[in-house]
Amino acid sequence: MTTGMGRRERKKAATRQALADAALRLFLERGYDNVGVREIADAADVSTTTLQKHFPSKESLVFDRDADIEEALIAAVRDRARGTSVLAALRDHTLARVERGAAAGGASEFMTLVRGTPALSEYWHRMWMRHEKSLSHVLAAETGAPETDPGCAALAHFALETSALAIRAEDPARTVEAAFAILEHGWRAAPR
Amino acid sequence: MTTGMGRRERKKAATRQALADAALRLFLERGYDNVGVREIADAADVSTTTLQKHFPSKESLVFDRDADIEEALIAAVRDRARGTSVLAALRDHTLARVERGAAAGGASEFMTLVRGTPALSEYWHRMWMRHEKSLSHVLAAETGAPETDPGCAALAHFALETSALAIRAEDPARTVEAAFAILEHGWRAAPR
DNA sequence: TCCCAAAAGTGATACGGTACAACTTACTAC
DNA sequence: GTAGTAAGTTGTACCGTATCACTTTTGGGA
Repeated sequence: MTTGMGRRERKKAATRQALADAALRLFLERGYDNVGVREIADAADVSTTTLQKHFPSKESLVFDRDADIEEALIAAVRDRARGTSVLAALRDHTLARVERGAAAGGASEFMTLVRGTPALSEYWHRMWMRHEKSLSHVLAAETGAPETDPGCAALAHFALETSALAIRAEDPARTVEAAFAILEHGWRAAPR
Repeated sequence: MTTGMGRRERKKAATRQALADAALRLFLERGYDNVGVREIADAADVSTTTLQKHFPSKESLVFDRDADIEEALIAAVRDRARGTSVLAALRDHTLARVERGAAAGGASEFMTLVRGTPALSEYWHRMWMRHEKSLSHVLAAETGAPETDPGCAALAHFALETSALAIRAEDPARTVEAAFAILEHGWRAAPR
């Protein structure tokens, strides 16, 4: 994965990785708020200025692979099976994410960290909701509604919000199902 | 309104008011990010420590009367006309808020300030969503569902989110109506 | 091959929001 | 009138972030 680059780019990637690794390790060990960025830079043996060149904020250190999460969301909609509605594809994807989080896999302590740190939860939420507009447009295209249809905007917003809602819920899977049940029925029945 | 208190309490309230007034004035004049808390404290002729005793964060300076907003929300649900569902009461209240904001009244520059400052928008959003759980319980009580019903939780979340959605929308009123149309129909039709 | 522009990294310094501790002032209640 | 309590002050420090001038590395063209 780091092949095909020159030495310069490899070193850059290595520095970035060292920073993200050190940050995650320290955060998991001692808690997000008890670790300073200067300390992380130290652990990765670079200056804080370098850290900032790679990561624009402390939060972004945790979501090093955030592009993956975003890509997965887009792909879930783009590559949905024929005959599957966008909404159904989103429901399945959300459900899969939520259930994967519930299974105490290796990513579980990561999830615990994010859930237990308001700054990280909010950062993740902003990241997630960045796709609200695109999703709204996809929904509009699917149903032949105008691109700025308020109903599509609302539906997109709610569908994405469901993730945030489920993560905090005591029964995430049932919450996802209940939320999408409302949205799917409401979407069919609501006048347009 | 400041009667019936001793001098001490009156002075405290006056200090608080002076701080909030100075803050709002400076924010409107020069923008939220271009005014420092030390400067606000100076304008109100108190120390920054005193400012912090009254307002735990810079954002809270802007929402001095936040209790009013919250009270209005609770009242809209509590004092709804007989025969009106909680959801309908919320829709009307949200619509009223949104339309009042659109009318270029005296509160308009305030709204512009909040809308144009991410830190303030987010603060307001958190404030607003604080009632998610209470609302969920009210909805459960109304429909006889168990208090922790995921459907009620989702509905409460979505209903409150609608405000945040509408504020940014190009046609807030239509957005509120479209959003609640989905929720009302979905709520009736969804299996429980 | 050499050289240079670009890119990565460094160190110092500063700023704004927040936190805290020790202290002084002013008011209320007894 | 006095004693206790709450408001307010001063100073200092921490953290995340921003910026600047500077050095080192390195890739690609002359």
